[in-house]
Amino acid sequence: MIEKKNIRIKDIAQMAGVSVGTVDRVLHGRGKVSSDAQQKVEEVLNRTGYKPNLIARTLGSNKTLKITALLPDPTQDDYWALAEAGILQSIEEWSYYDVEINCIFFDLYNPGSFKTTTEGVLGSKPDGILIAPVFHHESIELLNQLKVHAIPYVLFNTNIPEADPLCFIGQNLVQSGKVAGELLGLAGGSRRTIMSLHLYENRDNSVHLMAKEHGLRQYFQEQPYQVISLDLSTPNEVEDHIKEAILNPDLLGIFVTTSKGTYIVAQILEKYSLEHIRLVGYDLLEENLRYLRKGTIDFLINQNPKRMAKIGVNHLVNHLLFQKTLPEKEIFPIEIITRQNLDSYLTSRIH
Amino acid sequence: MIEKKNIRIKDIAQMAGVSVGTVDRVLHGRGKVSSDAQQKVEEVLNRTGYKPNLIARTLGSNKTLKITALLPDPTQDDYWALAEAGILQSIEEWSYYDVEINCIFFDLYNPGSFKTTTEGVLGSKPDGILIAPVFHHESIELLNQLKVHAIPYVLFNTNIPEADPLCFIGQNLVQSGKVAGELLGLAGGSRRTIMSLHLYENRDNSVHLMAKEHGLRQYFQEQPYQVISLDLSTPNEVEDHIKEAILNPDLLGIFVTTSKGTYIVAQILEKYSLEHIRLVGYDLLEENLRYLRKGTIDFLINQNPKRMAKIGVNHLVNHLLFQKTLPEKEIFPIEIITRQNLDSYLTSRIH
DNA sequence: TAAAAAAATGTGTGCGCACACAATTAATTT
DNA sequence: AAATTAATTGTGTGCGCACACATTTTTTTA
Repeated sequence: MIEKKNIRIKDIAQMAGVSVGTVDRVLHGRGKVSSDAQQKVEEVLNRTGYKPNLIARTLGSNKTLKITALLPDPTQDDYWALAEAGILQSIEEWSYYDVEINCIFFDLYNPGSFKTTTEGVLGSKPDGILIAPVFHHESIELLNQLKVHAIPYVLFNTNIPEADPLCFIGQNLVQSGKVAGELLGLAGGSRRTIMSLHLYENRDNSVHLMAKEHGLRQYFQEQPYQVISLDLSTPNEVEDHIKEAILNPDLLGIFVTTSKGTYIVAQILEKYSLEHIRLVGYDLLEENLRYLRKGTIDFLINQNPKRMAKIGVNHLVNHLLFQKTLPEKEIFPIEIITRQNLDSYLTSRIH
Repeated sequence: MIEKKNIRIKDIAQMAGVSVGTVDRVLHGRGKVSSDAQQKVEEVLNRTGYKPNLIARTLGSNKTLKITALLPDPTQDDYWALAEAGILQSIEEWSYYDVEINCIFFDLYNPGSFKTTTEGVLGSKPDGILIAPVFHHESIELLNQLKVHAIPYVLFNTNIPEADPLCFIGQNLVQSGKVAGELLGLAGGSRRTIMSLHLYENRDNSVHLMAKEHGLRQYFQEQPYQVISLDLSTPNEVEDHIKEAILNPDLLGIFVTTSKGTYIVAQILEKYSLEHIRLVGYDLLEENLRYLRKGTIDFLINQNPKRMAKIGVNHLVNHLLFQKTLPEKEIFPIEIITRQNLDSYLTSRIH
């Protein structure tokens, strides 16, 4: 290690022939500065390409950063359990800094519960919030509140563009549908029917499922395949409803647009010994992994809720603590998971 | 923001009834401490779960961290150009800290040039080094030197386990071969011959190519496929040598174990209008992307040299600047890239 | 022109830690 | 028991910055 010789505010001040206070003022635009001084300092600033020492800056402004993450109850759905895992990882990661990260959960099946959390969120007066706005309408209300209180927010999983968040973190759903189509189309053979299946417990995010299906259809547009789709909101009776469709001998494969739906369909396929039917679904839920390993599920598209959540928190901290500029959008790669590369994903720490 | 109330060394000292100096001594094991004081301090330390403020720690020990990255000349091979891009990204990322990151390149085709760099590397007296040890023998020599000088190093891309680096960053090559097999096997049809192709300019890392092939063969072990392999070290005459093999009507697909080789083979397939032959290769080189988009290449396995290099530097900095503990190995996921998910990888910032 | 107000600039302190050094106490030696 | 030496403990300074406050200069008002 050598002694540092980076340019400090002090140096800037000296070069510009003013005091550090004045430099501080032009840097942060606080207080009055004569245009003469302003100019001199700016000149030196530009000339030297001054970069503040973020370490010192953070230490100097002695604050505890408070971040709140608002997402569905992880016990209700494994997908959100993964998201929570990402938050927990973030907490660990920032444990050496003055950052306090809290989670607030709402009921995935009850939009009303989302509204209830609003008070809780605002009450804790966080410096920034990470939100999974699964309930469109209710979210907009909350976001308006946040705007009023000038609390910055990052959205993940579901976008609400008109809310102009600090950053949106998610995946291109249409494109992921196309990837699903590509994977289903890979299989040779003469079968030409593709089924797109929406299994949901709540229809609030049906828009997103439709986006995925749209991608799928777009992929097959110019090809001699027939895409049929089925919407089922009562998972208990799924079997009865799709029995006819899956017994269609022309059926090549099924695309399930929800993570939970994926293993439900796998169960059924297994029951009827229809493992030859291609199955493409979403996310690395424990149950899905089981069927992927057995070969009932052929491909999983990883939306990576864990990393989404983690990066969401990290972005907030980087922005609020280190005033780093964030990208408007952080669109995740569409990861294709197979039997053979699954473990490499599971064991990878960076993931 | 609220006032912080994290436990500081000062607090520990007070609680243990000693001075901060003593606490500092037990924390860093420097200087003598009476067993009495030692015990008291340790008790408080454990009880409170003290975590040092890394920000303050870094600022307090006023040093400039010097990191050197040693890798092949990026102008010689696009693969290494990607690695360099990762380093550059790291430089940008740490530009606000007292970290100085330098790159030293060696000739990819000349082991001797690697040795020459040794002086340069040691001469700059870095605090840590990131190395791509493509030349096994020469690398071991350098690593021994580093050990003598007590300079910690992180290896990436190629492992040398007996050198026990701070951390190794890479991919499971055998497993990536299996993934290749899986992808080749996906195609239906009656063709049953798979070709494994090694195209290299230098045979120093042939071990790694063999590992990939090993994975491929392992995948097809119990299946009615025939795997033939071809080693070619003279890329200029590749075409002549593989012409016979690719014209084999039973040929289902080709697995190319090198990134550069991938597009070379694609060129040939295109020339003979053999696009129906499956082609699986490595890495997102510009040329490979072209053929992937056209469909000549069906799958690319992304070794992600860019992120490997970047994470290598980041790990070094985190360890040396923030004394974070590193994992022994950072094994990257085996990413499957297709025409449809390619753009999602290219545009993703986090990648 | 003096006094008051406003504008501009400068100074000082603390953040939590590392590290050098000073001060104190205990153990040996003479 | 005084003088040395060793062992232990305490204190002070600086890292680069933010931010509060003090000081100086200029402008306005009386």
